[in-house]
Amino acid sequence: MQNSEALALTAALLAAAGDLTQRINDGVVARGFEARPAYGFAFARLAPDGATVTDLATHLGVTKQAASQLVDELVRKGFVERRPHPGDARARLVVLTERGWACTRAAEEAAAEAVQGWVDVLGEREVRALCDRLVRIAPYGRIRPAW
Amino acid sequence: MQNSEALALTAALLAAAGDLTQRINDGVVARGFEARPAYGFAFARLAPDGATVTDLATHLGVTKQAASQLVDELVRKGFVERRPHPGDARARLVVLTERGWACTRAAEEAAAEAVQGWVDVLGEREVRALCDRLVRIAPYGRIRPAW
DNA sequence: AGGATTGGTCAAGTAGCTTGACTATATGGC
DNA sequence: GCCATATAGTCAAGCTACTTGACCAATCCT
Repeated sequence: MQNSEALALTAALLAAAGDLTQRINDGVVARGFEARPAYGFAFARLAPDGATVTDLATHLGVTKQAASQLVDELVRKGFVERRPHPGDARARLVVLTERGWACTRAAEEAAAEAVQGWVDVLGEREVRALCDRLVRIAPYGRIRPAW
Repeated sequence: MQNSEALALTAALLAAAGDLTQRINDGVVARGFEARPAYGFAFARLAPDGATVTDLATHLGVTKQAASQLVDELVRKGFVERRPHPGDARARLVVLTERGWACTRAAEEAAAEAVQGWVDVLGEREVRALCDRLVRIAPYGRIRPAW
């Protein structure tokens, strides 16, 4: 594989990721939520049973201060609330509100819609193969693209 | 394909793109260039024959002011220079200096190195297939992931 | 020729992150 | 049981890379 191809691959990855991210966010906004892309990835971590600020920070690849600010923002908009942590008095458990769940579902719908465009081009099998390979490459990488 | 899978795919794409981007940048820095990830994508546009600030802005998906600031930065670091545009007295052609070319080659090497890690895991055939599919999906999308 | 468009820069404002400093709770060695 | 150390979280300040807005000069269109 030539050197220049590797850069092109990177560019394609970034373009694909950016495109998808923006489509999802547009879809969420179109469904009436005042959101930005980071929300969806935060929700993905918070969804099952909530998480601490530090967990969230690790998941998003930012400092815990930044994660805390994001949580402030989400609280202000009514998507999550901070509760005392059952097993640790220092920590606080951040959990989704009903509105937060609604926004999460909207994000998933929008994501499915955006990916559908790819399925139309490549077919479901190919998209799934793509997905599998990506997961094998970057199983637990930080979400944040960062440049 | 389920809705939640679509979000996971997006996350995997972002993680892969972010991982690759950071590895490339680390590689470039290790080769002695004071660079940030945006440089590589700028160089990709400037490399053949140079480009105007507006071209660059379109390619990177930012305002022309932002692109102009990036060019300022690149000039200050000696990677590019602004020349009068041969066919348009308003425009200026931004071209790579010798140092700029050296940094471009470093970026391509680093990219190849980073992708090699993927080849080791998936095999060359699979990586190439991945690449082809990505290009079919996002042929000329903006580079900038933006969140 | 002259209004509208385009390429570029200057200036100011800002979102979203960072680093640094601090408090409160928890943990582990002795 | 105590103290040193580590961890969860917040507050405050600073900074980077972007944005919007205003503007000038050259070009295009009719």
